[in-house]
Amino acid sequence: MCSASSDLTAQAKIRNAAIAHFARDGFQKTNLRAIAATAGVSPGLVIHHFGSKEKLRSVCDDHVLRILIQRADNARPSGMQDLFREYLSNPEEYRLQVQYMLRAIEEDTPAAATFVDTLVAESEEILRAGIADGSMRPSSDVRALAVLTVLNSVATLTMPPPLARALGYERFGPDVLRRLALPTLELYTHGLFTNDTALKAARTALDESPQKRD
Amino acid sequence: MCSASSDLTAQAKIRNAAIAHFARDGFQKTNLRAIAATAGVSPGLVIHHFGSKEKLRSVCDDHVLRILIQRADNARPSGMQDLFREYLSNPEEYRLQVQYMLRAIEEDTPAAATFVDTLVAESEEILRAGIADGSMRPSSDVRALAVLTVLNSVATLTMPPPLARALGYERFGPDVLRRLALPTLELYTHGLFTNDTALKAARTALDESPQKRD
DNA sequence: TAAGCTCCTAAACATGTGTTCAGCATCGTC
DNA sequence: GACGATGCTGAACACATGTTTAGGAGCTTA
Repeated sequence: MCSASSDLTAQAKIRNAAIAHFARDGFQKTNLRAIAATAGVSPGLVIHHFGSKEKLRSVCDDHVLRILIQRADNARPSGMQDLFREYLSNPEEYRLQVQYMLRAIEEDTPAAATFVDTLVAESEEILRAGIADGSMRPSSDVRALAVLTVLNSVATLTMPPPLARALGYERFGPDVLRRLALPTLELYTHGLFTNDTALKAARTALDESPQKRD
Repeated sequence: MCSASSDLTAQAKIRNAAIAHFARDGFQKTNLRAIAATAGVSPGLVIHHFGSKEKLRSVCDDHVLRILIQRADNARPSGMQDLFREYLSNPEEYRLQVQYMLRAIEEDTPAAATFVDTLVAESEEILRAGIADGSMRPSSDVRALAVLTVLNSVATLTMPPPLARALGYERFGPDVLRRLALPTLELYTHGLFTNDTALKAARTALDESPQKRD
């Protein structure tokens, strides 16, 4: 934990405070006075340095994005599987940035789009490699499968409280992740259905109505 | 479409307008003036009938919950698979209610908790039945598997825009659902991995550190 | 017709919050 | 030492938004 605030510039202190607040409460619910208070600074200074709340968010976005992307570059070929590992093993700092980015994805910021594109691309690459070396099953739509895996991963990490409580936990956390690990891998290893009637039914259903205008 | 507003009481008009706004924009971003305008009514009347914005939300929650639950009771044994079918086939009305409830889940309202509990319970029931009759594989943790399937279903329906765009669509919609149907069913039928090394690794990893305090 | 009730509106009120502004302190430079 | 630049503060401003309130319109009832 290097939250030594004394040797950071006020700009950096504000940015870090903003990241923490945005990650925990979301952009809209966070007000500048709270950020300023956490940074130990006056509300006016936030605007003075960043121009507006929106520009501050943009700076935070880029900052977190750069950290996450560069981390992903270190531990190639990362993918979202690593996201879980790091989330489980790493101390608070990384978790905060992941949390922040998940919020950004929900709120659809430009940085989130870049991050998601990276995740999907990495995921697709891993899938193609796995299919090539025989460790993974061929898919009728690798791109869609990549999106699906990323979607499910993101969903797990952003699990809404009601679902966490349905498992008996107060809210999402490492415990929930561990609880879901085995069922998830069982699903990815053996599937769920013992026959392919559902799959066949879907294939014929999709063939009959290729795309329905709605 | 029966949005004949003339023969509805003002209370009902306000409630319906609120449901539409909450579903589209979320609770916080929606302001009472917008609801009042959609309902063709003055802002004061909203408070006059419902007491506060929060109480209005509560009424909407219960209203949508009742509709969705009762619909689920008609077409037993529903589960979330039906959620997709209805979402694809049904006209706007039902889609709106589903949208509303998904928002409520994100924002963790009491009605959402009830709805999620119902979904998970139905899901678990279906899984146990499927396992019993041999159409589904046994699981080491049926409850967790039920939560996992609901989670993935909810995630698909609430797909964040960046992920929809990664598939080449402007935003989530029926087209995305159809595109993901096949990969999803392939996953549920055959799994993804061709061997169980990952599963075994997870089993041993979980055995070694049953629960790590963090 | 008058009283009273219900439904409803328009304006005002209160508060939260992003932003601006005038000025103060500190520090480097001539 | 004067002076200007930089970093910063506290108060004020502007606006959005939930809520309150005084009162009006139309209906029922005596």
